[in-house]
Amino acid sequence: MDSSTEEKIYEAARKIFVLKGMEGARMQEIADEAGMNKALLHYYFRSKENLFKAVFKDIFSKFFTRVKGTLLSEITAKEKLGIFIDNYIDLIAANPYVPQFIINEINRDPKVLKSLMFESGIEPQKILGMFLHEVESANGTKLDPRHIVVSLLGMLIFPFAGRPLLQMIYFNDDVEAYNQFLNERKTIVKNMILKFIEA
Amino acid sequence: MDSSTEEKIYEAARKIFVLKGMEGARMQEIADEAGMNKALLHYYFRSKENLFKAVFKDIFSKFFTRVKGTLLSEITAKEKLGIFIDNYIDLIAANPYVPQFIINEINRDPKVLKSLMFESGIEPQKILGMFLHEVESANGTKLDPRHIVVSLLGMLIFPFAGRPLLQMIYFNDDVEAYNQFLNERKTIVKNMILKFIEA
DNA sequence: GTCTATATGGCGATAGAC
DNA sequence: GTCTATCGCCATATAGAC
Repeated sequence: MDSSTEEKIYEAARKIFVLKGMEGARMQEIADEAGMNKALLHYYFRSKENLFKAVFKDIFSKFFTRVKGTLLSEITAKEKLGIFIDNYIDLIAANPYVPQFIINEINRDPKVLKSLMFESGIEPQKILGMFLHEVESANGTKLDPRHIVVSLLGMLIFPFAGRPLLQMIYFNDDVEAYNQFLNERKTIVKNMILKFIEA
Repeated sequence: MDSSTEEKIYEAARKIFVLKGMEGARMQEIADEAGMNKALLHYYFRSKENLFKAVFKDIFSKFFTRVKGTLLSEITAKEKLGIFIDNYIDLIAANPYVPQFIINEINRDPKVLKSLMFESGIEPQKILGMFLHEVESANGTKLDPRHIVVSLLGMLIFPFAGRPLLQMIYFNDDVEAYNQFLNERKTIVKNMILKFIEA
């Protein structure tokens, strides 16, 4: 609470932008959330676009680095996959709207992606490198590990992104029941991935 | 092309709304797409909100009914699961932005969900009914089939929703390679689900 | 640095001629 | 039914007092 004005703006902007996206967010709403006048937002950040980019870049690189870091070191070691799943599902649970926010913005304005990757110190080529070693599947055929990663992320993110619909039709809008469902997924997803890789 | 003015508006609105969402879409842009003046949009549909709801209700019920119909009759028969996956991945491929569009709107305004479910003739209770029969998992413990459905949808939708990012970091922005990757997923997802249910 | 007041532009919506 | 012109509002952005 004794943080600087700029930090207050940043935190408020992060909250509003993640909830409503670039289009849906209002500068007035961010100013209210930060407890100040909206003129100040323009004093510290020149424009809405600027403020948004500052926030987005930060969120993107934080989440992305976490995925990259864990996967880079652990994806080949099957026994460590479970640790990643536990960590990442907790990370999403603590920031439930972030993955969808990122997905929306990379679709809304894909041009920012390349610069963002670069500025974040993330090098696509190095990440691609971890897929040079292919995974042996059950019947002996080669298995593209990218399918594993995409399946994994899809299984983790979708229950959060589709929550309003899923919670309503499958859980009669019982919030607690859905939370328990989310917690169960750690084990479920773990088993699904491992069973597919191992057997 | 010889369709009525109202149909032209509807088709243009569908295209723009799906691409940009309710907030991002502009009435002017829809009018341009339909090849007419924006005053006509208000003549046929009273407001942007009206036009959007007409489009959204239609898209939602179409996609949802397709999921419901197929799952209701086929999820218990494991050997038919593959048919569903093939059909649904083709459906998404033909409408790649629709799932994310639906997810965005149910999160933006969850209130419309209940009325939409009702007006579409979809009854949540009946859908819940198909989960009364639980699935036996490998080690003999009971397995909540809702996890299967959520995993399945997540694995199918995520590669489309996250395409800009995934295509860039994993495929060096090679569009054709990514299309092939999407096609491979039919088999991959099929195997993942079946292996998890059967074994 | 922080505020109030205002400029500026864009968008949804409407009026009214044809 | 379809168009042009315009209203009224709201959001971003700025000017200027303190």
